[in-house]
Amino acid sequence: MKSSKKTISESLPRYQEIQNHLKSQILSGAWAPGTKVPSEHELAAQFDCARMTVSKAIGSLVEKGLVVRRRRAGTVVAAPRSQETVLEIHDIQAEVQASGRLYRFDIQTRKVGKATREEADKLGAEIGTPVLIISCVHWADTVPYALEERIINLEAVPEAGDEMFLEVPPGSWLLAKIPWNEAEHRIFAVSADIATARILKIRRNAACLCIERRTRRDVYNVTYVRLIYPGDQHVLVARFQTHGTAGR
Amino acid sequence: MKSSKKTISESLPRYQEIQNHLKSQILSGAWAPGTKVPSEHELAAQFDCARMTVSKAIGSLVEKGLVVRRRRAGTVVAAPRSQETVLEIHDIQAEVQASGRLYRFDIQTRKVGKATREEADKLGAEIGTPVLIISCVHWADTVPYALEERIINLEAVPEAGDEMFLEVPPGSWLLAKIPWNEAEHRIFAVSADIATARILKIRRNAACLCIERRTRRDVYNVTYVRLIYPGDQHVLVARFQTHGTAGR
DNA sequence: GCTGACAATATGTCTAGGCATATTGCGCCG
DNA sequence: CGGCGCAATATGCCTAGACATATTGTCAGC
Repeated sequence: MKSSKKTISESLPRYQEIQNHLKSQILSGAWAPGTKVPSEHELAAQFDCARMTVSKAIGSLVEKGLVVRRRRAGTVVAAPRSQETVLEIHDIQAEVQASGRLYRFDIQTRKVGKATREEADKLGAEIGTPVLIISCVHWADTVPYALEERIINLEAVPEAGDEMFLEVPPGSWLLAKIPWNEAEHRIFAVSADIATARILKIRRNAACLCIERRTRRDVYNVTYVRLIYPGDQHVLVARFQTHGTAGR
Repeated sequence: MKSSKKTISESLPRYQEIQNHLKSQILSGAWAPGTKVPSEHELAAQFDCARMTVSKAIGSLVEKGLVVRRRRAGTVVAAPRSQETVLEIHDIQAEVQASGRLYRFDIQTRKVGKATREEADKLGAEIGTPVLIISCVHWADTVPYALEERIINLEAVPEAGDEMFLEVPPGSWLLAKIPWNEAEHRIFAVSADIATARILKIRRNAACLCIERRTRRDVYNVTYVRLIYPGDQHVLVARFQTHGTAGR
């Protein structure tokens, strides 16, 4: 049997064949959540391969959250996750340039200081933490694209204190500089207040999309940013697949 | 050496130990993107285990998008993905009830017909496709929570045509009934028009968060829904982790 | 100096076992 | 009849090899 491997068809590793088989059963709904998946031994016999190969196939499904494995209890089809969506939020500069427009940004204010109560709260740090507070406007051609208000934790990124952000906007600078591993977004609609409306050149009370993001690196909160996109122009697009593409 | 396994410490499988080691190097920035990871053989020697074990550890990192493997070229640290965020959009009923309020919903209009140009467009189907069009209001206690406008493709879900949605709101009904595998969201801010304002009991032009979602099942677009959440009350929360938690 | 052939290398996949461990179900005993 | 303990089971983790395949570097020949 060792040499009969190649005869099956072409390419497509064995473990993926098994994986696809299982996946299709689950995706098609034939195996409802809670259904017991055949044991590794059974599958190994069925697909005529070593148990390890089956195990690898299932292990991957576990990582994708499709099934749950418990010793002795066996493998069961997982309950579908509460709707999780993959949202891509790109770098603003890239976003603007991708749409073929000229990107530019203005630093409006830049201040080094110690975090007030409110700022500490937003950032998720202690009051008095040294911070850099920046407000800046992003432009697409001659149209204001977004208003950014940012708090940078200088304990986490001391070198930001010396950076004037003349060339690179703070967001891109940080992204390139600081590896981070966790971010939390809050997305909601706000009405533009007078100051915002003036800066973004929109009507007062116009609906704006507001994205607040707090970025963590290990235990530190690195930065808090609040992006206000004018009007109903800006659209966040999110795609979602329950279980990834069949082919992977 | 086979029996010395247990002496290391306690629990924590070998492959995960290796994985964590690699992960921490990458997350800490010690290994910048593009850095070559030691070969499987080296790691196997270093951690004193079989190459397969190392392979499993790395394989998992590949699935997480942390590294890229190429034959002969070896394994290299991957470039960080463009910011991808996991957004959880829950079932409205569950969402309201989770906040401890009483959930209720009203069907405002319900109409079976053939898709007009505009409706077909929204749904992503052909003009003339049989559809069920529903508009409904979701309540939290006595406050309007969201306005839902939905188009259901009756070709994909014929049984929806007979459903009156007296007990279960269309969203939950569909979610339970139809397994789906792809969804696309568009999230933006809108100003409430007069009709919307009246229904949601808010000021005209008040900022609202609008979520449009198109749900696919295989080749069919199952449903299109547009949810309008009043004011700046509703907040979408998205969390994100670049590389998963260290422990898992 | 360029190119093609070949060897070295690193991963990709797989095998056929092994022991470890959590869980479950069942049978025995009080 | 109820609770406890044990054996069977299924996964979890691992090994030490094997062959396959892609890629790269090198070297010889033109």
